[in-house]
Parts: sequence; structure tokens; C-alpha cells
Amino acid sequence: MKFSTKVRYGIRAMLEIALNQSEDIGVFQKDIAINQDLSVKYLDHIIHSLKVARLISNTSGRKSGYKLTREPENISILDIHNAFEPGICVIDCMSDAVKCSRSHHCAAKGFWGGLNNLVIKYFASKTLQDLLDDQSLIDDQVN
Amino acid sequence: MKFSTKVRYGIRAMLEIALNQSEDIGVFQKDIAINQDLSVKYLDHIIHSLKVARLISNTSGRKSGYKLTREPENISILDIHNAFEPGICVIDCMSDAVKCSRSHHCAAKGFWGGLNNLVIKYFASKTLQDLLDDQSLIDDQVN
DNA sequence: TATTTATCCTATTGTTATAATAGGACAAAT
DNA sequence: ATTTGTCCTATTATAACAATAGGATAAATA
Repeated sequence: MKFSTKVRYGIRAMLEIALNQSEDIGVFQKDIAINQDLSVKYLDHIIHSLKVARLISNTSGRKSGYKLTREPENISILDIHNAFEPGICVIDCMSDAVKCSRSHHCAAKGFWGGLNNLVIKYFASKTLQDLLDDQSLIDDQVN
Repeated sequence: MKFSTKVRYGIRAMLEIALNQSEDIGVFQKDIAINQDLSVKYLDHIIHSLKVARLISNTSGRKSGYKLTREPENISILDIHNAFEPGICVIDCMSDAVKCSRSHHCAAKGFWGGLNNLVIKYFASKTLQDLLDDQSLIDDQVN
């Protein structure tokens, strides 16, 4: 059970934008790549997904940089996750397209369903602002 | 984020044994395969892992069938999970073999760590007996 | 003792999802 | 006119996982 690299990088990219955006200018893809040790090319895909999900934008085109479309406290980690995945689903027979013929008399179904709900709830409860607060604590410790 | 087929089948195999074992005789691999729609050959691997983890045994050799080594209320789903996986680890940098050089100043670390603990706690809190109880409820509904 | 057969063991193949790279088009800024 | 940050699509690598396969072993039983 592992979360994908895209989700992990997506969170880091969002953090990077949140930390470095300012009123007049956003954050360049290149700078995100440098600060987060990612290839600019690979970051292409990450940025694209975040844009499609309308979590970031670069309204005035090139050279404007990327900014968050909402306040960090209004962006949940579930929002970020779902920019890359169709949703949270710990096993296939949890999804709508149920294949398992035994699902109606499956004793394990309740167990997996409970886990799925737990994970969704956790992702939904944490916001980008929470991670920014964590970042502040870390930075304080260093200084 | 998906749990492996082996873990899912492992839980089902354990349920099958718990439901059908008796004082004098255990459950045959072949019968588990038939009842759970799995190939006998694939079940080989599942059974092997469960044996190595000492969750089941067939002490008197062939024809004795498999029995649980402990009471269902003393077997957690985490025990079953860990018969197939080295442990629960939602992202690689959670593992002991930490590769990520940014881990000491990573703002996302707390988020992932919290999730990891949550999932472990859930797996540890549920026992095979809980699933047997669920099974009883399901069976009651049918009758 | 020969045969059956459930289990045991190891190797191999098939399959899929993911990670990452690559090449170039486009359009705004200078 | 040229630069360059972004945009778009295709392709390749890679690795983990799912599943099959073939045969060895040893206990039961005929």
C-alpha cells in the first residue's frame, strides 16, 4: 500500500507555491523544480494536473508564475490528492465499478470500507495551511 | 493506493479456516480454494505465508488440514497483513531505510506519518473475530 | 510395497501501473 | 527576431505484482 509519487510531488509543489507566491507575482515552474529537486519536465505533468483541478493558475500567461486559486486553509490534502487520482480506494471492490461477485456476502467488506472512510476523512481534514504551520515549526527549530 | 491481492486473499483464507475448522480436523487447501474461488496453485503462496507467520498450522501433516494457531480474537488483521508485507508504510520515506534527503525539513512528513499511524492503529484494532461477527450478521440477514 | 494425493518448493511468465524522459509547438515578453 | 516559460503528446523504462507451471516430497491407504 503506497501513495503515488505524483501525489507526493503534488503536495510539495503546492507547498512551494504557497510559501513563495506574492501579491504581484506567482512562482515559476523552474523554481519549484530547483527547490524541490525535481526535473522541470516531470513537473510538467504535476503542474498540469494541479491546473486542471483548478488548484493553481497563471492567469496572465507566461512570466506571471503560478498562484493558488484559494486560501491554503480552503485547500484540503484530499483536493490535492484527487487532482492526480480518481479518488481514494484502498481495494478495487470499494470502487463503484464493483467486480467482486461475493461482495454481498463478504465478511471483509466492512473492514475495508471502514478503512477507506478513515483515510478519506484524514485527507479531507488536513489542509495546506496545516502543512504550512508544520513548515513554520520546522523552520523555527532550525533557527 | 491499493492493498495487495495477497493480503485480501489472506484475510479470506483465514476466515475460511476459522469458519470451517473443528476440534478433530482442520481445513484443506483445496476446500479453501473451491469456497473462495481461488486457484489451488495460487493459494499455495497464501498458505505458505500464513504458515511462516505462524498464524495457521497443520501439525499432523497431510490430511490433517489447516487450523488457526490462536483464537480468532487474538489474531489481528495487522498480523495477517504482516504475513505478506514487511509492514504498513504509506510512502517510501516512512520506512526505516530512509532515502529522502529532505526528510529533516519536510513539511509533509508529519502528514504522512499521521496517516501511517492511523492505518496501523486500524489494522491492529480489528481482529479475525470481528470479521467472524460481521459474517454472522450477514448470514442472519440472508436467513 | 506401490500408489495416491495433499502439500511443499522454486522458477518463470504475464500483466499493469507508474515513473520518467523526450521532442517540439506555442505565445508572450524583450 | 529571438528568447524562454509553458503547454502538449508520445514513448520508453522499470518495477511490483498476479498468476501459472512443473515437479519433489512424504504421509496415508490399498
